[in-house]
Amino acid sequence: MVTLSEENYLKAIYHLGKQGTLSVSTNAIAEKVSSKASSVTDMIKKLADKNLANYTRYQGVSLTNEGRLAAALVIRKHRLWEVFLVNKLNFSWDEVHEVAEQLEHVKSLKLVNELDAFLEFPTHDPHGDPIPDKNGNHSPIKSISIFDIDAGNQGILSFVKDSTDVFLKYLNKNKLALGDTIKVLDFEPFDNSLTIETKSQKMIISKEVAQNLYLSI
Amino acid sequence: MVTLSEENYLKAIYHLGKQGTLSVSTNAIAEKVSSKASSVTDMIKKLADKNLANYTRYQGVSLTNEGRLAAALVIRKHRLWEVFLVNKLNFSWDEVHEVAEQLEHVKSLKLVNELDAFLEFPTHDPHGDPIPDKNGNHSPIKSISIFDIDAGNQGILSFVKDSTDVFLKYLNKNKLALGDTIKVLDFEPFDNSLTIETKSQKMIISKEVAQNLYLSI
DNA sequence: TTAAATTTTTAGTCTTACCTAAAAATATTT
DNA sequence: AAATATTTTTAGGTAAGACTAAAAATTTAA
Repeated sequence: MVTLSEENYLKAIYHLGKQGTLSVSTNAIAEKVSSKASSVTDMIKKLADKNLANYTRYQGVSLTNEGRLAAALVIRKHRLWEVFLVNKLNFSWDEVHEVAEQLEHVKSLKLVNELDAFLEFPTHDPHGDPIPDKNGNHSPIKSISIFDIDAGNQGILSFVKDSTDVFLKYLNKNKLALGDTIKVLDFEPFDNSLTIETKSQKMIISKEVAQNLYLSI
Repeated sequence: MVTLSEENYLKAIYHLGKQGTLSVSTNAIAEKVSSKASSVTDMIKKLADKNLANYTRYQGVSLTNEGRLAAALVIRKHRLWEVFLVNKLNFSWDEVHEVAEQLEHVKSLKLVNELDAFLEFPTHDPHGDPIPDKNGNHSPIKSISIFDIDAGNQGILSFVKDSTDVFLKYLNKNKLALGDTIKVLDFEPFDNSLTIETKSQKMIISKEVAQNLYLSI
C-alpha cells in the first residue's frame, strides 16, 4: 500500500525530473513538498525499499517503472477531479487545486475510471495539463511559450505553466482563458515585454507572464 | 482542525447514541471504530479538550453541540457522495460504502454544497438514510420495520437498517430495492418468518431480514 | 454487602512522518 | 589541489494514533 505522504513524494519526483526519469536532488524535493532535506532522505529510502524509486546515496533519486505508474495515476486522479470541479461543480480554475490535492488520494480504481467516463474522457485539465490514461501515458504537449514566438504569429492558448492562484487570477482579471486565440504583435527589447492581441483586446504582457503562456500553433 | 481519525470517532459516537446526545461506552466505540478501549480513552480526551465531547472518567461520552454538528457534516458528506456514486458513476448500493468513507473526509465547504446542488438536493442516500442539511438537521425517518407491520398492510421500502454488503447483496439477489411496494401477507409464529409480496413476486423472509427492512406507509 | 467479573483508565511502547543539529560527502572557489 | 561552501545523510527527538499489560473503578452476583 502506498500512503498519502508517499504519493506526494512520488508526484514531486515525477514532476521535477521529466516524469521521474531524471535523477532529482533531495533539496529540490524538499522544496516541492515543503519539508526538510532530512525528511526527504527518510522517505526516499522507504520508496526505494518498496521498489518505487532508484536511489544511491548522494546521487539523487529517479522513479522505477512501478513508481512512475503510481505517480501518473495520482496525477490522473488529480486532473480528472479538477475537470469535475470546474465542469460540474462551478469551481473556477483558480479554486480547484487545494481540493484536488485531497481527492487525488482516494483509492478506488472503479471510481477513477467511472469518473473518467462520466466526464467523457477529457484529455486535458482546466489548466491545459494533459491527463494520463489508465497506463500512465499522456499525449505530449505540443505547445510553445508565447515568449518564444515571433511577432506576427498566432496560436491558441492551450496551457499555462504556472497554475498558482495568483497567476490564474491575473489571467481572469485580464480576460485571458484557455482556448483564446492570441497573436503576438510586438516584442520590446528594453524590458522583454510583448504586445499581444486577442479577439477582444490588445494588451502588453511582461516576460514573466509570456513565459507561462503556451500556444498550440 | 479536526483530523480524519477524530472525525471517525465523532461519527461513531453520533451513531451509537441518538445523534451523540446519549452517553456511550468506551467499549462500544472501540468496537465501532475497530480499535481498543485504551485507544478510545486517549481519543475521547482529545475530543473533550477540543470541546467536541462531554466526558467524565468512567461515565461514557456524549457530543457537545459543536461535536454533533461536526459529526453531522461528515455524515452529510458521506451520504451525498454515496448518492453521487450511485446516481452518476454507476456504483451499486453495496459498493459505495468504502469509497464514501474516504470521500467524507475531504475538506471544502464549497465542494459539499456544490455537490448537493449538482445532485439536486437529495434528502436520502441510496440506503434510505436521511442526509443532514448544512446545519446538521435531518428529517426524522418516518418508517417502520416490516417485522412490526400486521399482515394485510403494505408500504414502500424506504430504508434498510443494515447496510453491510452481505445484506445488500441478499436484497439484490432477491430483487428487493428501495422504492418497491411491499405487502405483508402472513406471519409465521413458529420461526417468526413473514410472507411478503412485491409487484413481481411472493417470498418468505426471516425475522432477521424483516427487522432490517423499513416501510413508509 | 462482600467477592468476583467486567469495564475503563493509566503507563509504557511502537510506527509514521516529520523535525534540528551535527557529521559526511560532494561541489565550487581561489 | 587545498580550502571553503553547499548538499546530503545520520543521529536523535517529537507528536499523533495506535497497541499491550497492569491498575483502578464500576457493575454484577453470591
